[in-house]
Amino acid sequence: MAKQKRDAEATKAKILSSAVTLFSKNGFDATTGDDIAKESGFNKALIYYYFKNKAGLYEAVMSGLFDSIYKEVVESKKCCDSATAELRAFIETYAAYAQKHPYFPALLLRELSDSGAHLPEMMFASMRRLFVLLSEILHKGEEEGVFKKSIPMVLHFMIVGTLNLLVTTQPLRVKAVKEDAQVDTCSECPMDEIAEYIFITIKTALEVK
Amino acid sequence: MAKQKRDAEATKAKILSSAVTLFSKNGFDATTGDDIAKESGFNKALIYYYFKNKAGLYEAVMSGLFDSIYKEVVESKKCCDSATAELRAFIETYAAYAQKHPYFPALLLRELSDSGAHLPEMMFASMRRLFVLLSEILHKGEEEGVFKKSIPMVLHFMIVGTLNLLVTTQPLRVKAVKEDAQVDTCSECPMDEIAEYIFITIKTALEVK
DNA sequence: TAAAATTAACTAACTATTTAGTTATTTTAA
DNA sequence: TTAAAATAACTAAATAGTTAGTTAATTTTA
Repeated sequence: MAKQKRDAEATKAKILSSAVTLFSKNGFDATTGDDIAKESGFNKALIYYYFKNKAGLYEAVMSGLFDSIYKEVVESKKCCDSATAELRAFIETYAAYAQKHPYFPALLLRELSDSGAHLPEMMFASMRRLFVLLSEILHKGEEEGVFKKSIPMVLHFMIVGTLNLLVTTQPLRVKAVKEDAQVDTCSECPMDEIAEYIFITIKTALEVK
Repeated sequence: MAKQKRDAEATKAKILSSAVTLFSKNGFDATTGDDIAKESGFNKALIYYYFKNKAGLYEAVMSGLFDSIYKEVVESKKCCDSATAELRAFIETYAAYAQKHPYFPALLLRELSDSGAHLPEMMFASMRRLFVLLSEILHKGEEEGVFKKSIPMVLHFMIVGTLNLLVTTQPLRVKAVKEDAQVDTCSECPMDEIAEYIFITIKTALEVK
């Protein structure tokens, strides 16, 4: 592929990735079209050329993120047979994704913080799909006779809520520990150990004794 | 106390309560000074007269909320002797507060979604105090020999993260169920039952067998 | 004790700035 | 040479914050 001076796809991708960076750092409102233009190195008008408007660009950003996390979770599920192993994979995959793309939890929390008022249909559907996935795992566990009856929605939020908060508060927790070493904010905990701990906690609670 | 035509304290309180309503419904950016003026029935300039600026008003709003939830949790703890009972009280009280003031989780999530970048010192301290409270309960449980060693930070987020998400997504979960009755989003679950379920889940995981 | 002076509470209207979105124009690759 | 890609410069609307002035309450003074 020859290096082109002009490459519409590359330009569009660059604007998109700049938007991901800025939206996640500052949110929708506090990110201006001029910011995105400057960050991407292209003219602001191209936002409107490639994406209808600012909201359209935002939606494209979110769609991309939701799509990729959903795909990763679906993919990870394939590797396992038992419900217990699937549950572990679900938690591990979400944790790994959240750590790799720390802006995702930030954007998700911001989106949810207005009760999904502006949540486009596509994002809403993506979130639901992820929950359905966990519900299926829990249901399978019940049929296998290894899991108790549970409230899937609560367990879902226990997993993603905890991981989202841990990722977004990482800088805060580091700060807290510096100010007062007494309080252990788990600021050094590796994400995979946290994921394992969450898994064990939920598994223990689910186990039929 | 005679009814006054002018009452600085009452005016300030009215502006503050209007700000709580609007900030929680629409967030910081989407709430304008004119909105607050209209809602409160007072002139916009009074925001600057009583609270330095818009950010100052926002900070006053958040400080009030954090203060009151902390007080309620501290109060609830007094009623119990065992660590297990204190843990239940912690979860129940937070849940009740979140349900009574559903804007609180929304504001908290929004605040955290920029990693506490704008989180004033006071809010930061309040959040930490709440966590210290839970840490103490868990530590007490260990000493009583009823709780295993745990990662308090993760359990803290399991509690508050789950409850915050359940409250903020309530409208979304109702919507999801209307669109597809197959998926059970716990949209009708009473908050006290959810709190109890979270308590049982964590207690089970903590129990020394 | 009642008018005058002073301060606190409050308002209407304005300004300065930001920013989403547009348009007219130029560049460049095919 | 033409259509797509890109830009510079613009407009219109929104809004945070200011200012100059008004009204109500409190204090002072004659």
